[in-house]
Parts: sequence; C-alpha cells; structure tokens
Amino acid sequence: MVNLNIQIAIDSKFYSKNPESSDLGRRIVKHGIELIHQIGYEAFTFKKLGAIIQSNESSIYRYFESKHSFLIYLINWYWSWVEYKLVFAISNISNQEEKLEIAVRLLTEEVKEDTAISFINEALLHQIIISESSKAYLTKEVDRENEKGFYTSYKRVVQRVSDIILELKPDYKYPHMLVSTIIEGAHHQAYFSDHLPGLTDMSQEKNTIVLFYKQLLKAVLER
Amino acid sequence: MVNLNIQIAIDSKFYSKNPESSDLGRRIVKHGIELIHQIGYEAFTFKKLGAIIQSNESSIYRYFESKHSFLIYLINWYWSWVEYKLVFAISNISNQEEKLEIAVRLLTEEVKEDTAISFINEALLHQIIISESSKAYLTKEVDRENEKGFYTSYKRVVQRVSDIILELKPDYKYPHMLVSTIIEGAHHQAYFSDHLPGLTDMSQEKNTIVLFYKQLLKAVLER
DNA sequence: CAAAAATGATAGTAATACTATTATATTTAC
DNA sequence: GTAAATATAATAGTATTACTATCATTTTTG
Repeated sequence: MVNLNIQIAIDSKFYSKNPESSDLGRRIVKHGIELIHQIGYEAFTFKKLGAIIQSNESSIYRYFESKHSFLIYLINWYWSWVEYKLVFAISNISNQEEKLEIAVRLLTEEVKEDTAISFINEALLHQIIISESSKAYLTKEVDRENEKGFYTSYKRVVQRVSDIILELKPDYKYPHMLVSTIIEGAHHQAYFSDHLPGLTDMSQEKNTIVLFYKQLLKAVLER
Repeated sequence: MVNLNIQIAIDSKFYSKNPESSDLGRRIVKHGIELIHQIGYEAFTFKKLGAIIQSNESSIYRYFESKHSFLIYLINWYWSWVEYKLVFAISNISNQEEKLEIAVRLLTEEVKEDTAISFINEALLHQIIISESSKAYLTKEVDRENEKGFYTSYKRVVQRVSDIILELKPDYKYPHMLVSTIIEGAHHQAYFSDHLPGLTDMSQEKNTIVLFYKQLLKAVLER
C-alpha cells in the first residue's frame, strides 16, 4: 500500500488531549505500542512509558485518563484502520464473492509491516490486538462503555462484512456471528500457533489461517 | 445428569494445599467462584474473599499461591469436568457423526445449572470461563506455564473432539483449528449476546449458538 | 514580551498482591 | 487426657500500581 498521507480520524471521546496534535502525543502512542508489545498490558505503566520517552507520568495522563483508555484508543485506531483498508480494498469490485474473499483475507492475515500511514507500527499494533484487546471488553464495565460507543469501530467492520454476506445470501441468518467468529478465531489461532500449538494445526504452508477461514466461510455459505 | 458421587481429580501442581481436603478449602473454591462471577477477576482479591468466608487472606494463600493460580485451578477443574461429561455422553455411541454432534452441543451450549457433582456451581464457573479464562493465558508467562502443563486439560478436550473428526474424515487437515474455533467462538458469542449484541445475531429461538456451530461444523466437514 | 498553554517534577493516596511472623485454635497420636 | 503437630487467624509490613493534586518551569503564540 502506498503512503497516501491519510490520517485515521479518532473520535475525541477516546482521549483527553489529541495525541496526534503534538510531538509528545505521538511519542506516547508510538512508544506506548512498543512497550505494551514488549512487556504486555498488565506490566505496562505510564511511569515506565514516561521513562522511555523521557517525559513524565503526569504528562501522559493529560492525553489519556487511564491505561485502560489508552488501550481503548489503540483498539479504535486499529479497527478504523482496518475499516479504511477494507473499504479501499473492495472499492471498484463488483463481484460480491470476490469482495468477501478479500475481506476475509484482510481480516485473517498477519499484518507484516508498517504501512507508513502514520507514526503507528501497524504490525505491532496487530499483535497487541491479538493478545490484549479482549482485556478491554472482558470487564464489568463493558455495558457502560459499549453505551458510550467504545466498540463502534469494531462493530462497524463486522457490519460491513455482514452486509456483503447479506448481498450474496439475503436470507442468511447469522452474518454477524459468522464474521465475528472468523475475526476472533483468526486472532486466537495466531496466538495459539505461537504459544499453544496443541490447539491449532501447524503446517509448512504459509497462510494456514487465511486458508482455513476462507474455506470455512465458503462452506457455510454454500449450503 | 445424576449425582454419581464422582470427584474431578485435579493435579497437585494446581494448588499448594488441596482445597478439596478441608472445609476451608471447599469454601474458598465455592465462594471464590461466586465472588469472581460477581465482581470480575480484576476486582477479585483474596482479602475480599477472606472477609466473605470469614477467614483470613493468609489462610487462602496456603491453598493457592496467587490469584492467578486460583484462576488456573478453576479453568482446569472446568475442562476436566467437561472432559468427563464428554466421555460420558459419547460412550456407547458407535456412530461418529452422532458423537460429533453431541460433542459440539456439549461444548457450545449454556450450562444451566449445578449438576451437583461437588461443591462447585458449574453454571457460574462456565460464566467465569467465558469472561475470564482468556486472561489466564493472554500473558507473557504463557509459554512457561504451558510447558508446566497448565493448559493440558483444555488441550485434551480439543484433542478428543479432533480425534472424532479424524475418524470421520481421516484426511482433514485442520481438526484442532476447527474445534478450538468452535469452542472459543461459542464462548465469545455468548458474551457478545449479553454485552455486545452488534457482534452477534440475536434471535427468538433458543440455542442459536448451538445451532450455528453445529451447522458450521457440518458445512466444513461435508465438502 | 507578556500571557497562556504545555510539560515536568514532586508528593501523596488508597489499594493491590503479596510475604513474614506470631498467636491461637483444632486435630491427632499416644 | 494431654502433648505435639497441624491448621488457621491476626497483624504488620513491602514494593508496586494507578492514579490525583500542586506547583514549577519551559514553550508557544498573539
């Protein structure tokens, strides 16, 4: 993908002060991603991040009100970015089946490298989504946060792919279940293949996960 | 299911002192499950649990070395129990397809009530597995803990169902992926339907999740 | 160049996830 | 029945976390 000088627009409810508006803000996000990736969400603190970027804990709190909201910000950035990639990838394609295949590939494949859209390393962020994002919503605050729209960007992606499914099979009853099963499944399988290989099927071939879910989708929709 | 006076045997690596060996131990597990279910894993502490069971934090630490290992204990209890149910449910059934269907139902259906196997409320425990269990393995310690066998009971269930699949379709390449996709998927869908309905497909009919994954399995294996 | 805004430094807080030590019950062994 | 062993309870203490509050300093900008 080419550098289009595009910015992923993040709603102001996801930060106290827009991190894209200053050098410090961008460093917080950039190095925050690296640090979470490195030591994991539990061990991650604003104090440690402050030390790395040679800034102060208190300054970081001016951008994000908690480490939880920082995670939420990253998750929203990620899904907005995926949505952008998705819309871009299927525009001008008229065949619905082809659209679907592209969508599934996009949602299940590994993110190899930085696409240079911004100061964010998308490959690392993708890893964070896989191993940390469920910690954002598996809390007792889900309902309240869901009401505030904390998960809309994820839901929007699921909705878009569901819509393609419904164009192909207007009477299919479980498009959202199918799509979220594929997305969450692909993330799990990637994690399992790295850490709990007994729960997956390793193989020589590349892209096993993409192949598996493409096949699964086809099978389910063909009957 | 009848009360068979059966005990789920839990390996001693999952506790410092066997909670099944004393009244205090059983109260820790019983009320620990209730408390985690009520306030969530993050807010759960041994101190709070101690207050509820009118015991002391320090006493609880003699049974479990940390709140993380308590979770691991519960997860292992759960999967050992599921394995028991699974083996029981498919014994004496010769038809492999029927076996599979029973297995999928068992893995995807809601656990409605206490089956009275022991002092553990399985319905609550099932809810905990859905909303908290991934927090046990989504940590930087997975690899070390996996080596110690912390996740074998889960893997054993996946293996058993994979084996049934392979008897039906000996050349099928992704039995473990398929099974873990179904298990994790069913848990996610249950959680989504309670908290993030936009990611699933609500419906009037009962057992949507069971139906969906039965259908999915059939579709995938039939091609 | 003064005012405003952003950042940094420091201190403080309640809670967490423990560990360590000592005291008190309870069980068991003879 | 009592002493020894074991289990449990009580208390205190620790480093860290996830913040909040205040004030000082630097940077920006009008």
